Amino acid sequence: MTSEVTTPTEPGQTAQSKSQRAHEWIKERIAAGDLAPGHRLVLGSIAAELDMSVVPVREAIRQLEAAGLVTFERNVGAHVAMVDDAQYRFSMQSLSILEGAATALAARALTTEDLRAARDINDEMIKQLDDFDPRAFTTLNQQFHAILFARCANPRMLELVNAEWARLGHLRESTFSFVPGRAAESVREHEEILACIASGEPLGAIEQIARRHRAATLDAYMIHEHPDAALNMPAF
Amino acid sequence: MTSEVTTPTEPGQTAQSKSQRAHEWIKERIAAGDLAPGHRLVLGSIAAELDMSVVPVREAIRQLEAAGLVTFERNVGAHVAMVDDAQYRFSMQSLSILEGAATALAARALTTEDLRAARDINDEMIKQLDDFDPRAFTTLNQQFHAILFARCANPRMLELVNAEWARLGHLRESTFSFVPGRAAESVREHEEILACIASGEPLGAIEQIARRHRAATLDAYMIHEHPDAALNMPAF
DNA sequence: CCCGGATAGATCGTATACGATCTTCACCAC
DNA sequence: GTGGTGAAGATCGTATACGATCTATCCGGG
Repeated sequence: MTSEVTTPTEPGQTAQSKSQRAHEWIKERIAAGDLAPGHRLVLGSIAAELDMSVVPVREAIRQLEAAGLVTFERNVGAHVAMVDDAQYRFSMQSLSILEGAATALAARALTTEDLRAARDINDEMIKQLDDFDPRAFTTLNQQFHAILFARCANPRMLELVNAEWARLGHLRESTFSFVPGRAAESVREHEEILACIASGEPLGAIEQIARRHRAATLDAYMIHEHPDAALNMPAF
Repeated sequence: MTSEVTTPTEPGQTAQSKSQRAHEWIKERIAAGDLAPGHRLVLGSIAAELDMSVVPVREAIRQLEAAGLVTFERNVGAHVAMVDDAQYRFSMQSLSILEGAATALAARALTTEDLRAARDINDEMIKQLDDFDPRAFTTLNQQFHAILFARCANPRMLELVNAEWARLGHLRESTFSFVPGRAAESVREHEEILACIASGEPLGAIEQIARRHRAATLDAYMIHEHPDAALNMPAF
């Protein structure tokens, strides 16, 4: 009792459990691309690496399984979720719908400062077009859309969007890095979206433009990867 | 080896782990309403009830937490997730968007038989309007929409819809049971949706009608529960 | 009467242990 | 060479044990 301070490091930040630490560690590793899709996750190894027993690691993996980031088979083990082209397509289409709606639901709440910040980021993206680095470009792209979403009137929609992006993991950048020319198109569409929001277009129109922006990225990717395959997705 | 058959009960159905059993048990109990929102989930008690130790129960609860059905606080315990009015509103709006899109993405693949089956269910709902039982009505409503979704070209969208409904748990029926007159309106809108699909309207039109169908339910609920509060949700 | 502090009980968090299951690979019959 | 068989090793699944933390209750001081 004497002079116990327990060094709370940060007031209001209770020490997180080991299972939480494992959860975040694995999640970050997947997002960073250190753990490629299909990579096997051995409980014991992860436990050893994080200096804990397997029980918290199991919990973490169960959570990640529920979120769709890893697959888990009884008596076989866990693997980083594979995202094949079909799943990628479906996730991206879902995202186009969710992001379109989220953008519309945020449009009326965006301030002049928000719009300028978004425009600044887009300008930076334009500058980088010549010396193209997929990773840096993708980061800016995330920031751009993050600003547009931030004031979304529906926080649950944001959660859904973020969860879906987490599922796609390190594939974030593939859409830009694999499809030449798409980046230039993308920043043009960004300008269009900003103009639409600034001029107070109807929410339905904003939703459509934002949706098509993401859908176009998906189309470009699909056409680039599978020039022969028909896009079995209804024009939407 | 002799004559070991291991009685595989069902070929292709491997014995499920205890954690899976716990997961399903809790999930069903929540969906059935046996475990009300806010109800405390004591690991030891559940473990005793299911005749297992706490470890699998913890895993199950972590999964349910990731799915949003349960909240979990370190050193405090788990509770069935509370869905306050704000969250309910946000989830329902998200659902209106997801379901609208899912309906449109399924429209072109629906067969004549599908449409007739949906119509039959809706007719049954109309019959039940006089002798209204929220639970039975809700079941039929689920079946109706399940048929419309079943052929959705995007399975991921269906997963998102189902996950969101699971989050709302036993509140499924509140939308009908609490808002007098909404049921009658709802079945009329069902007929509209069917007509739209049958006559080959553009997907965008189908999406809008399906979205408004769900959004109208939400509005009715909000107006009924909070006649004074402004609906802070953009008309969409 | 109200309030701060101590104590007991309940519950959570994780390590360890051990049986169950799967995977691998060497080996042998054909 | 091919395919089946068996054993060894790796890994998973869960029970048990015990320390850590929270909650509720009781008590003495103000």
